[in-house]
Amino acid sequence: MEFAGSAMNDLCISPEHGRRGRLGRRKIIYDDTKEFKSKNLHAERRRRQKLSDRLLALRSMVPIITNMNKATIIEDAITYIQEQQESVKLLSDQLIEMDESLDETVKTVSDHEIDPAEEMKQCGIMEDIQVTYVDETKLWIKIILEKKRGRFTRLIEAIAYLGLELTDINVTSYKGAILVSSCVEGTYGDTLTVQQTKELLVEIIRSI
Amino acid sequence: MEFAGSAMNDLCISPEHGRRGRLGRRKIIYDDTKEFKSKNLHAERRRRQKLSDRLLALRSMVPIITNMNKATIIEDAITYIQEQQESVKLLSDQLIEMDESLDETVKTVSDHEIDPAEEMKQCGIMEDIQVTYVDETKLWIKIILEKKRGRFTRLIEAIAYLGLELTDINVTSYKGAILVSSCVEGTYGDTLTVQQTKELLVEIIRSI
DNA sequence: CGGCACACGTGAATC
DNA sequence: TGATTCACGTGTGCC
Repeated sequence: MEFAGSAMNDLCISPEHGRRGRLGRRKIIYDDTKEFKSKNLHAERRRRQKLSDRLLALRSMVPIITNMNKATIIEDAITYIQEQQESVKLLSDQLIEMDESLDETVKTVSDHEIDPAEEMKQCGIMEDIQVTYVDETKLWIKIILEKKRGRFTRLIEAIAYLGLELTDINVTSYKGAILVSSCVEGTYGDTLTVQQTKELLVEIIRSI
Repeated sequence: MEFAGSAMNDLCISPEHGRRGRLGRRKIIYDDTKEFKSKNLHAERRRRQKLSDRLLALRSMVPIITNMNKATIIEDAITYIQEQQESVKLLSDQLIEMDESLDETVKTVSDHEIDPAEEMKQCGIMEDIQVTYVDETKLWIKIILEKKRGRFTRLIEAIAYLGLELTDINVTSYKGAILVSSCVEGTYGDTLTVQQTKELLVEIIRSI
């Protein structure tokens, strides 16, 4: 059983053994007039060259190459792929987060904006309090309450007393109900929580 | 000049030439008791195994593998890296776009918050009070005043203190100014005069 | 000089 | 069977 190469084929390639430097820098001069033991020699040559070319292409794709070694090229490619996977994950997470928050605000906004008359008719004279997050210091509140004399003024006073500044406010009275939609912010830039503010408003309205 | 392998070392490895199947499925049985012509045989074995391992690791990183060939693995890795690069570019572009639009809105919003009196003057907005007759008990008032913290609340309090009930009110803040348009009526159905009410409002606003 | 990285031609296994 | 793929041991250039 013969094995791996033979001295017979010494002259088939250039004296320098076809090698000039490292990966991708060799100059091969084949002498195809000679005969070989294996018939798949040409195929093997093509195969080797193809693999070398792919490796070269891979090297050109990866920005950070620590070494020109075949193994190192693949290693760097692996770490690069990992970095890219993390980048993709991070970016898409951020994007999803942004999308969700945007959807949330749009949804709450459109919820608030749909057809005041319709909503009031549906709710009739049902009192309602909704608090929507705008940013850390700003909240948007919508209040529907039964119209009573001086009740709106007392509501404004109470809100101011709680340290909330009304930046924009819109008040409508209709069919015995008052609809207040307003933007409030903490007097000294305090962080406001939706739940806490809503509870405070419920307490206020119950007392007036 | 001898070249590439020799029959001398046939017995150094298992009869099946250490090969069982394709990439990553070989079972190598080395016989290190034999001597070899080349002294770097072990090193070469290690090198080959390392390269195979890297290639295997690369294969595990790439989700779509069309073939198990060495060349194909690298090829698929290249296309995967390209796809990932495009994904990263697309995602970061979207993120930048979103960020910019968000910055824009934040900027325009915060633009409103800077410099109340100055901005009003620049935009040619003057403080103004207008009172319009609706009927004996109802008046429509329009007030433009410089935005100051808590000023609106104090205005509402003062109006209530004067015995005026706010039935409908609309407040908008823009360019450092507050625009209040509201319908007021006397608390006990009193007759209201335009001139008198306007003077009262002027007095109130001057004091707050 | 020795270690390292590479390409080489080959036998065998797989399809 | 013929084509293809693989691992092998080796020769050689380079550091």
